[in-house]
Amino acid sequence: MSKKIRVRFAPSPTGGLHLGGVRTVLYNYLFARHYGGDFILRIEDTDQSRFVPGAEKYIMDCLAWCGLEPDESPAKGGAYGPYRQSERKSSYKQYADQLIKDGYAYYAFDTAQELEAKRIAIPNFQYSLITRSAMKNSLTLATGEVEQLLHAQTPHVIRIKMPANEDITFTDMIRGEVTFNSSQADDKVLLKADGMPTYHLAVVVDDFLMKITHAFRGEEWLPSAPVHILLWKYLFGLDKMPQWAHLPLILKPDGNGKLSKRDGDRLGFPVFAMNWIDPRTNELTKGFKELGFLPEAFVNLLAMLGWNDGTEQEIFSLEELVTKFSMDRVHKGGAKFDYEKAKWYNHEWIKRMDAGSLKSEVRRLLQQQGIEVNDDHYLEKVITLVKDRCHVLSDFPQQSSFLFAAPAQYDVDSVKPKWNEQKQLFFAEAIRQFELMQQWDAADLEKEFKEIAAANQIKPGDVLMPLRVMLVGGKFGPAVFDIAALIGREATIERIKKAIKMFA
RNA sequence: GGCCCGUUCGUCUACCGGUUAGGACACCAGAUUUUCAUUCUGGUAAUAGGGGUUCGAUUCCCCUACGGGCUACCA
Repeated sequence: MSKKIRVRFAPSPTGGLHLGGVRTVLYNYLFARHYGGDFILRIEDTDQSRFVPGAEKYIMDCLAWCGLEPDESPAKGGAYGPYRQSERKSSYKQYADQLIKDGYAYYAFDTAQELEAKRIAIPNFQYSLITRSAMKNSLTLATGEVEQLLHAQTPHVIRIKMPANEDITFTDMIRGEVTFNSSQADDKVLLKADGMPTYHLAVVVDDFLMKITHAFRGEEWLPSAPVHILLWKYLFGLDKMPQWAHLPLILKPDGNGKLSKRDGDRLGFPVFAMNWIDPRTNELTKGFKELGFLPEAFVNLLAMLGWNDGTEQEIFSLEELVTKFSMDRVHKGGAKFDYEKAKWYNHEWIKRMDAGSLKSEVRRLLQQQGIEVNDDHYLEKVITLVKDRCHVLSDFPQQSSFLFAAPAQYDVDSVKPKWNEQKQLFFAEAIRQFELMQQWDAADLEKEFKEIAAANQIKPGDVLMPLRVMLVGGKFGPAVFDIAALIGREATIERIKKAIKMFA
């Protein structure tokens, strides 16, 4: 008779989706799928001032890229909509009013200036059970005066009235029992002067109305958990409260602290899932996708940053993660992000992918470099030949451009000093023999090449490097004869002829 | 400052009272590849400190240190 599991991810559309955010979604998703539950996406956009146009769509795009499609979302809808907090505005006030009626909350009329003055006058000022008696609120003002202020539509907020010296305990799925004392917490604003709820009220009300059973969020939310617990207790009953899981943070690779988007620029790696251009500043923050990461690898590496299955396996597909995910193996401590290891995951995934599934993305990247690919079959052969050498997808153009067109530049310096007439004659002979060859494959080519070398009393090693530079343009790339075999007899001979002139 | 959370190689981590403390990334060395990369083999490298509990603590408890988070009419 256990009720269906419903897990929600509730981002605020204020910018790009960073690593920590994606990992939170991922664990939400894995947990929901593991138990056959629903994964819900709710947008928390109650703060108009921080709302960034386009951010919601961006979040959806990132989830789609990662393969983490929600069952219910603003775009898709669902039985518990709307899925945007700004569209649920009307439902929050009644709960705030209910709290006031029951004596768990109160009106506060203090202006921003008055609060600011307090903060300056009193160090570490908190609006709490010890200071609220000196403030302008419905606890200190006469009933008539409060009514008058409300009637005059004086700007006001509704604050929770934290009880004195009450231990608030709850069981976190990751951390076990966590206890706070209510006296330590301040009287958080629940309903803002503009009528919008704060996160604290909204998250509780929405989770209740959407029948959420499990809630995952970052560890930075742990200190505000007691407020949420109290709201659940006052409003809906603790028995209906979702189970909480506070995920450890993803830290900067150097030094300490939470990983931020600045760190990416500073240390040269992406921190967002996909490129994000802030419409207000036009500032671009690079994404894993655009830097050549496979979504499979991205999901894999994020999953392992704070979880493992207890074996030594490190490469997991999303399906595998779903079946093997378990809450009790999620770590408590934060993890520093290591870009080198991230690239290793991607390399592993590229090696594992077959050429066919890499095709469209590689074609796109080649296109960006001005290389049009028409022959699908040829492209697959190219990918098969070079994929083991690519750590990110964007390595492909560099590793394979010479397989589509003659090199634009030649590393002449590494050949010319040792170039002589004997070598020139050798290549002239090689061209003649190549033209006569019956078969054109790597093995035959190598055999033929070595025979010509022997006949000309030249060491194969002395002409192998020149041949490579002739075909590739530089000292890199896969085995030379594989390259010659792939680009074909005509192109091979043509490139040799062209290069001979250059080396002379 | 207060409150909360955390602490195993440089990094990600395994061990859930008894192990020569294992793996991966990175690094170093060797082999393969007549290029570069890949690949393979090997190596360096860790339980923050102090008290308990216990026959025995990386593991359980306490204290200290260190790190992190929160302390908005932001989420």
